[in-house]
Amino acid sequence: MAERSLSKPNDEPCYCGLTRRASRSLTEIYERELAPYGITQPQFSLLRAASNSAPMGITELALQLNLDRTTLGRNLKLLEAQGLVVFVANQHDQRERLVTLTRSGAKVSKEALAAWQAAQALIRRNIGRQKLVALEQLVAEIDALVS
Amino acid sequence: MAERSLSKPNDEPCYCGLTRRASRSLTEIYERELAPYGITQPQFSLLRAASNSAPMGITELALQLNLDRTTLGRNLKLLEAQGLVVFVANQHDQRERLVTLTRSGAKVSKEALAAWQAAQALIRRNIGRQKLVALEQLVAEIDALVS
DNA sequence: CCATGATGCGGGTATCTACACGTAAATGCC
DNA sequence: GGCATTTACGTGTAGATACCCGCATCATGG
Repeated sequence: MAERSLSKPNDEPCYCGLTRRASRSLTEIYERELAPYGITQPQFSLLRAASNSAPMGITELALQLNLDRTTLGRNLKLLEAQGLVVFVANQHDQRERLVTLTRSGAKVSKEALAAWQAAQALIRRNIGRQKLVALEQLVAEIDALVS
Repeated sequence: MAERSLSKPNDEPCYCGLTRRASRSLTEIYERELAPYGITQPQFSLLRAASNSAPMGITELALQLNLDRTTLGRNLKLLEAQGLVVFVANQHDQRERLVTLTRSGAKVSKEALAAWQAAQALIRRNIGRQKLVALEQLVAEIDALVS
């Protein structure tokens, strides 16, 4: 009964390594499409998140994206340098800076949407909706483990 | 029939964003366990890969891990600085440097294995084997799209 | 009103990742 | 054998990510 563990000690796949690997592959696919718009996949995700809700503080947005606050801050700074987002002061709290899309940011986000949809369609076509729904649920369960 | 797309234009989840998010969460979980051994999850993956096969060149190992060659080179350099791996010249090809675990590298890899297994068990316990097998297959299909 | 703690944020540092470019060695073709 | 091509690798640059530490502002108890 110990034979199995003796002959194949560590062939169990690392779930973390698998997922990191998948994220690298998917990022490559998505960024091939997004390249013409001069933004990366994480940047597109940020623009999308910012455009789909009322202006939010960095900490709040980071919580929603399950991203480190300082990471998000630095990523947003790059978008600010490109003129795609601006930080608006919160009148009721001097500490908070509300992330807001500029007109240019909204434009890029809107245009790049087609590229993103192309990548989404490619994945759906090759993987299938059913597995992708399962992926969505799986990620939710994984996220729940760290919250 | 256009109503659905009008009322919910873009609520489709980004498969790339989902996967990147999952990789962040999982990395956090694994690195909590690995921290006492002074290595990160990617570093542990590298040690594991290097110890599970004959010495390999950087390009070959990068191909196997689906990692950019230069990325792998830099990651290995950090392990070299920690004395966990060394580069051995290939007698038949002066260009190639064969990645080899040091005694210390093998020791750390072996000791950290328990930490990794704890993380693996945590995930298995909370997610379930069936979904993890599905994940494994899904990642293989995604990888196939970029090869 | 003021001291204390909580909150929002930035900077320093470090690792992971990839692309563009350049160099040296091996290979192959004539 | 000699030269073009391919192969293996490094460096420069840049973005994504997270931890630690410090600062300014807000909220609260006395």
